[in-house]
Amino acid sequence: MPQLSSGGGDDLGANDEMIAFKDEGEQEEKIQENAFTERDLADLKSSLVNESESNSSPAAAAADPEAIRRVQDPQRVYQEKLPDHMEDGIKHQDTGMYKGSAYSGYPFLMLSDPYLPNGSMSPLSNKVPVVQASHGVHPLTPLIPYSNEHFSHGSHSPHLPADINQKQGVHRPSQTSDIPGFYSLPPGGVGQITPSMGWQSQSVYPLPSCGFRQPYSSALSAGATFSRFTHPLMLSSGMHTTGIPHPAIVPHSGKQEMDHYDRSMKPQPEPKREKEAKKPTIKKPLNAFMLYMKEMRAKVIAECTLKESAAINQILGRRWHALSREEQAKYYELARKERQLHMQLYPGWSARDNYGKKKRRAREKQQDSSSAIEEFRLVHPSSSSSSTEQGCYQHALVVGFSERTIGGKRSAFGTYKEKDPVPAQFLPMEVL
DNA sequence: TGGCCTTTGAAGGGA
DNA sequence: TCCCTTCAAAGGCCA
Repeated sequence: MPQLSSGGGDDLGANDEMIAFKDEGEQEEKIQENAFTERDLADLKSSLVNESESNSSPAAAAADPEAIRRVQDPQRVYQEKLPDHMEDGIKHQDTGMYKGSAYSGYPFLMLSDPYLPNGSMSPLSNKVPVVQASHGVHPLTPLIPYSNEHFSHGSHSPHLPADINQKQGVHRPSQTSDIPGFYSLPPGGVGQITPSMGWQSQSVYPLPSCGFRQPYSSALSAGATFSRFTHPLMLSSGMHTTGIPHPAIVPHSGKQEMDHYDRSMKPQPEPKREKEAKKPTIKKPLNAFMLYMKEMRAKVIAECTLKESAAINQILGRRWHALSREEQAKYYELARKERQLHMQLYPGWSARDNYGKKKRRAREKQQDSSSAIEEFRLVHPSSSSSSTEQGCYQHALVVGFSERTIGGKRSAFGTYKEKDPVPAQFLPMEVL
């Protein structure tokens, strides 16, 4: 996958070059079948970015006064219905560093899809209402393609049998009445929220098609400076500064290491237990593939009667490569929006904040990897250092690990057991 | 109970 | 700039 912007930009696609099971000839077939070249995809992504910039202009907004009205109405209703304590919270944000709600990022991102010229809606955004107020869904939902039709684009997905998309009974856990966010909401998240405060709440989020919009706050532009999570509200039980919970904020579950939050939180004289309960974790925004997995996992489970995520992810990984570039671009676009939204909601957040919990495990694996290479060296004494690693690489390929798994983060060749390949019947036709 | 497995992509840091 | 590491989701499995 070619890189689009070297300027640390907001590129749509992945940075890495696609490694797509060349041993199976899949990639070659894809290249032949696809009219899109790598360059085409890069152009497509670039155009998406450019269109984003151009369509977020006031001129584009002026072109659709009706859209503006739709924007303002729900916002007004929202403010009218806002509970007093919520208003206080928001008023509080109007001063100082929290000038403007961090949620103003939503309106910016939820304008009718800015990635098509003339304010027209992209196939994606056309399929994905900005906010499905009538269903009371998460404000992030516009970015969440949980409904099949969001991506069916008028036709079946090429990676699924035709009947799959038509099945109504396919289990779609993320699309139920539960929070349909990209981020898993903890049990205490929405559940502890009064009905008017939940993501699903229509009263608090009277968000018709245009969604929860407010004028984009320049205070949230890239130049805005925020300290890290200095607002206690933002750190409380998945609540944002507005008091509105965000699925990216996950209370301490015991799995998460939250020490890094303590350093940025002002000391609060409150009981220790209560304090611990309020420790949140802000998760990373999901990338394109993660979004795709969320969308397709239930289908694969239903289709293949598999439950083990590792196997499912293997299938999804192959199907991901089998997707057309246009279809992948949809997910890249969603992921890009997701990252934008995340950046606006948590300006000071860094992925590094969540680092640490696997460090020790990684060190152990590295040791295993070193010993595995040494073991290979013993078996192949003539191997030089580089060829030794190459030999391990090839050996691991034979054993059954994918290139990425071997060449990437898990290189403990010698410690892996042979695994069963994904059954052929579970693979998409494109792969077969 | 917690970590592993498995996938791709994004981000951060070191060389 | 390149390379490596870590995390994001998911749920069965295993120690």
